[in-house]
Amino acid sequence: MSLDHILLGLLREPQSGYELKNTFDTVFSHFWAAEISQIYRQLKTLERRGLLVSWGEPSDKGPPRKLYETTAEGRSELRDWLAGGPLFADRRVPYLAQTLFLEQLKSREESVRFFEQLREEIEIRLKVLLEIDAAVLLEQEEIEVLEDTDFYGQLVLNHGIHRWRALLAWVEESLAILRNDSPSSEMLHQAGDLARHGAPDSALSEGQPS
Amino acid sequence: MSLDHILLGLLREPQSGYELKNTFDTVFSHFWAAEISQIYRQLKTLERRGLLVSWGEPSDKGPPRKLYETTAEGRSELRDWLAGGPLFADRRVPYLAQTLFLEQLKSREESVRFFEQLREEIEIRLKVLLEIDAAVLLEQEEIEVLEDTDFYGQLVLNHGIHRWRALLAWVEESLAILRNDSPSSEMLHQAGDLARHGAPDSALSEGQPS
DNA sequence: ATGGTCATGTAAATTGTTACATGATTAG
DNA sequence: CTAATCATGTAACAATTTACATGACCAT
Repeated sequence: MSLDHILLGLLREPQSGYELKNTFDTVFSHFWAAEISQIYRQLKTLERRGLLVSWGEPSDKGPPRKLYETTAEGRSELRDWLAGGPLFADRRVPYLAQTLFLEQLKSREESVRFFEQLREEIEIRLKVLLEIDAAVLLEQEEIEVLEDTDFYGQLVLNHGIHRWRALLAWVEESLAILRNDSPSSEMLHQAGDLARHGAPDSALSEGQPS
Repeated sequence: MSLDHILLGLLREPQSGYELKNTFDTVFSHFWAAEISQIYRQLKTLERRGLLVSWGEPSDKGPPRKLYETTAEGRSELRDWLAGGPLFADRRVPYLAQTLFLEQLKSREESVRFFEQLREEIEIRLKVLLEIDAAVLLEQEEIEVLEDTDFYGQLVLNHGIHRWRALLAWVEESLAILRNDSPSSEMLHQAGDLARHGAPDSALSEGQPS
């Protein structure tokens, strides 16, 4: 399971379950979600398997914290996971299933609205990443060589920017086709060509209003 | 749950659980996975809830088939799902978590290998979609106006092409940076700019060999 | 005192995966 | 007769989500 390995990776530095939850809600939120209850349970399982150790520590506010840290076996398990090569598990994309069934609404307008909502969502996500990117750029303005941690973090950030830009391009393209009602196969494949060879510039997007 | 709604969408035409499984393994395989055992279970639940009806029918080969079809309530449920706007649920991307922890391997070579494996996987996926696209194009060569079903299917196909191309671009970019060892923040942000404004042409990809 | 954040967890329900069981019909 | 495909499902387990329970400490 990937969550286990993520916990092993994060717990190179001792942390509590509560802190881990914050990490998931901030840095990891763009590519991994985890509930606090699941984190607590998984931490216990990993400790039982000897991949983590834990100890209590008093807290400034609230009840005592319980810190976890990766053991040697845990680190070895993590290495195996990474050495096993990249894992794809994002085999469930609801909005694509919805797109396929849009036809059953029998209303071109509702389909257009669907894609407009999609565009809004994507724009928000892209904007968030671009802001983080800008902030990181400011922070690092004077630094010459990056810490490895930051370096891979920047790669992940770049991934998100690529991803949402591509999705946005797809939505714009789809909207342009949708608005030009009674679409012909010619139009679709014109669009397909853009996907295949890359747009010279956004010739299709924002064409004619509905 | 999305699987429920996908079943409701597919069962506008009566089908058996076995047939549905084939649909998931072929057309849906690029964005949705479902096990046959789960399909059978969910069909029962949906029938119990009155969103589907079923009846037996003799089969040419093997045991009798059990066909399901969406009821009026089922169709209404589907409409609500679509009207609720696009759903994002792909919040688990293992290879990005792995990328963040690559730093712990402390071996630039292993990181490069990781990205090369990633590239191979992506190239396979992209190739498959391009082949489907080419086949669809051939099939539709003489047809003027598309059926709505095929139309939305083509949009979903375009999505995949956009998606994998963008991911491939990210991998190439990351590889170029990785191979240029001891990366500076300057290099990373050069790459970031490409992501932000779009590459003029693949100036970065396939730079210097390892 | 009321609500927010800190901090721990358990329990139940749902969803997803893997393994197993059964039996008919057809092609080699 | 053997394997593949057709076709149904159950059982057990694993992963995830949602709801609930508890209590300290801090600011208004």
